Amino acid sequence: MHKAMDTLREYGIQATPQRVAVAEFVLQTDTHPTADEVWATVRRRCPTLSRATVYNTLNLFAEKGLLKLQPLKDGVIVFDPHVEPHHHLIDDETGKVFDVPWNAVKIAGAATVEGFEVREYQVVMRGRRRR
Amino acid sequence: MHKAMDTLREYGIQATPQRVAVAEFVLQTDTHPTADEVWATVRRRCPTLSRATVYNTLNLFAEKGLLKLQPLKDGVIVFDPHVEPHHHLIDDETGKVFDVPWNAVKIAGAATVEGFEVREYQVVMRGRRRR
DNA sequence: GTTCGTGCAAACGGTTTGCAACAAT
DNA sequence: ATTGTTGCAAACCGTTTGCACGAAC
Repeated sequence: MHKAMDTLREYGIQATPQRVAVAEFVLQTDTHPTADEVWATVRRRCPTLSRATVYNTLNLFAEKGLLKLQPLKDGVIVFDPHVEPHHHLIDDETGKVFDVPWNAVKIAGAATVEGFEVREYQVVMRGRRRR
Repeated sequence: MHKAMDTLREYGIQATPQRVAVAEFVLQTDTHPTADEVWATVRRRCPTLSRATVYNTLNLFAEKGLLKLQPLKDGVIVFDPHVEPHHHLIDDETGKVFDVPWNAVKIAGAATVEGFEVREYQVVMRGRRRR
């Protein structure tokens, strides 16, 4: 109980009703939502919630390390509560983003590019669902 | 000579002065420019060139396979004339995007994700220049 | 009472679209 | 004559910002 609230406190974020509502949705979803998708969803439970607060809240969460911004889609920012290293697969048809476990792919050489210190890397795959 | 013009014809694109000017820049650059950067650059040589034409032209080029859209940066679309498979490295400090040759990284498993037909994949690396 | 968070609306930046003029076929 | 291309401006969409109100410390 009060899981989202506890998480916020852990990360040094003042727990307001709006932030808790946003956290409750965004920290447990695997849909890689955009800010507007978060707004549309959370608003149903918390109708006074404004767009600005959602954007502020998501950016705050990202700063504090609860979320990661993933530039996976054209011109939009998607948020991912799964902050540990993993890969991504994007469905060409629907645009949906799926997580791929880190150990599903074996990589050699990505951490050592000449002249660079690579901080992180991931494989981005695109394709379509097999039916 | 007339290399850009020939390329456009090869791809079935009517060669107008504006399109040739855009092509001459965007097909030879390795800077992964945004549409506005293309506009700013090409405009110096072709001052009548409008933003709309640049956007239309780049989208046309992408449709026809001369360029690839790469969703590598937050909220912006960057264009890459290097359409063969390769990887990308983004400098954390400057945001600049660099190409990494395909064979610089060895990957196993990215082409075979359960339930998906992977059409393409690439490694996206982030880090900073070593000084 | 000062700080912080919220909601609203306006502003913003990148991109697309509608339309009239124009060039090419 | 028809089709396709351009430039301009307006519209659009996602996101950020300014500001006044209200809540929390």
